[in-house]
Amino acid sequence: MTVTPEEAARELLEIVPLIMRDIRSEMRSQSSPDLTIPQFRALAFLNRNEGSSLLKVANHMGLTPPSTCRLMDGLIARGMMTRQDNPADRRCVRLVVTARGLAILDASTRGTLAYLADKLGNVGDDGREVIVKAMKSLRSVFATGTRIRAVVE
Amino acid sequence: MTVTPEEAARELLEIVPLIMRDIRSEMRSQSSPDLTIPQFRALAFLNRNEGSSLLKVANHMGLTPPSTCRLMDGLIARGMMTRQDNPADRRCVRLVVTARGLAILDASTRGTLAYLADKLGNVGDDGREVIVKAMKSLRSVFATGTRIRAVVE
DNA sequence: TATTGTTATACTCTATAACTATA
DNA sequence: TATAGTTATAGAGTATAACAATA
Repeated sequence: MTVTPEEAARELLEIVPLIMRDIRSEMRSQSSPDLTIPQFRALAFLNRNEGSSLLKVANHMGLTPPSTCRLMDGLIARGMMTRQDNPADRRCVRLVVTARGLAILDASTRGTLAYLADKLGNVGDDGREVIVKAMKSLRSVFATGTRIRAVVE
Repeated sequence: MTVTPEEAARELLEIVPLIMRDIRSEMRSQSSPDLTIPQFRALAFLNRNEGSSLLKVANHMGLTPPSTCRLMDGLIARGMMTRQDNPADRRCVRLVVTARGLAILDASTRGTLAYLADKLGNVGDDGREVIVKAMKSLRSVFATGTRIRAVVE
């Protein structure tokens, strides 16, 4: 079976928003109403990269600095993150996840993964194998984040 | 290779938002700045289902009726859609895509698909085959839309 | 009374433009 | 002057609650 890029694109454009909607709706309701997807992604990144600057986060997420700043505002207002001084370069902030933020991130991760895993239990082992392979291909194509302002990280 | 539902879930939760961000950013910038993703999806649905009621659209999109109403407001304000009376049941509206809406939908579809197809040209035929297979599996799991208010369609 | 849709209100996400502080 | 971050402003997406019109 030969698949043209156009066919694959069509599938992607139809299915990916569906999955996204489902994940969002799960995160919003029920088990883990604490985080939106951007908040979740920011927390996860900062948990892996403690003390990153605002631009690093913006960079990683493909957002503009003001958008990222607002996102941080929200997380900080709800006690999941702090801004700390960076003595080495006082223009930069060090963004650090709080214990509370980590706990919420953990709970949300667990809840969402359990939800998805439950659904993926229905596609069979073959289906999951294909899905994982596809995600690896897609990562190679979509992982190169948009670079805003700073090209170097 | 055996893949647990948890592993597949983890991949999905990492990659799908990446793709989504990319699609969104493409739609916002460059070639097709005319539609957001929800607007695009609503137009596409109504193009396939002319004269659907608000609840049918809400249903399909997994949105609440007020959210959908707002979405329609935006499309109507920009001349891409009209609300028409439904003589059969005057509580219902008939949502109809205008010629202008159709033209914009077409252009946006073409632009976004071309963008995605270009990216998917880099994964090779095997990669695309796996991707299409994965999307078919995922559709079967995520296609069952959330039913809000109306369970029957 | 039940159904369809809308308005009121309130968040979050996101952007561009203009600004401040530091280098 | 260049870089990091913020504030100002604006529009879209989304929800819940309350309401109007029709069945």
